[in-house]
Amino acid sequence: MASLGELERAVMDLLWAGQEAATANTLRDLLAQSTHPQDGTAGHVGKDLAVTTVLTVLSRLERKGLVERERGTRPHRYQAVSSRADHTAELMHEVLGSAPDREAVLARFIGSVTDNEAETLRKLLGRN
Amino acid sequence: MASLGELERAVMDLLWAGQEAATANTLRDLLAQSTHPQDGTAGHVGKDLAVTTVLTVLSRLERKGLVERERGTRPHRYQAVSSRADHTAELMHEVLGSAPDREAVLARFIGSVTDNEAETLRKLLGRN
DNA sequence: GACTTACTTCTACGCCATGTAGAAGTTGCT
DNA sequence: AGCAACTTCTACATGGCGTAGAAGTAAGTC
Repeated sequence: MASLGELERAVMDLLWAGQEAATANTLRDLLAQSTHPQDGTAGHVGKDLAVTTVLTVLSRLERKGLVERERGTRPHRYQAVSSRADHTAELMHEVLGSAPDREAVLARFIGSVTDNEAETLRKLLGRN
Repeated sequence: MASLGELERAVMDLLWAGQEAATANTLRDLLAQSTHPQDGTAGHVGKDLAVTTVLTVLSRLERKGLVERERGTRPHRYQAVSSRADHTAELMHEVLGSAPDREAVLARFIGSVTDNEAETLRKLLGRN
């Protein structure tokens, strides 16, 4: 169960970007202002959502194990369970894992990686 | 647009497994017999589907660009556009691509790869 | 302690992907 | 022309996701 919806992803991006736990209201405001800089749609202004909408999404993300909430504080505070890098890497493993021919997949994968990234990978793997 | 449904995946698995293009009827029969060996559910016997069901799925897979059909022959023959390894590798790139911190992701990714696979990767990358 | 206010949970609805398949249309053979 | 095989159209159920109002709960105020 990997994929996220558009809004779910937007929320996760905010949680991943900010280092602190955030409240639903904060997130709502951020969503309203944010201009989604990383997607191609420059100038795409975030929508004005109801707080309950954000809360619903957060609940679903919690159910999926992507988000944790502190129930102690009065406005509950939400934070991502793992970093975006961790999560993405996990996703990649998920995708890879469903293949019986892992080696072949890896071959294709690194075959279409940029030179820079290949270099990075070499460093990360240690020169043996 | 990456994810496949369960039946869609089953069909793709058959198309990827067989080297020849297959007809909807063939696939229907294979789906009925197959015991889905790769998923954990041992003994899970495939379902008896209507041919139209298989055709619908094939059409959708065609629309997604995963499947090609020969319209010339009378029972159309279907085949996967790319190999499973290619497709999976592409998926991995898709997942990776949506991240602004690709290097970090790669670090986490190879951090949780088996020793064997790390070895494979080293070989594939060449020691530069 | 009742009231108000902020916050959370419940319930709900529309949309779209997917599984599933019958009905209707098409093509080729006899 | 008529039948049989095959394809396309249409359709319905289910479930995830975006979206949010209604209802419930807690916390501070008078």
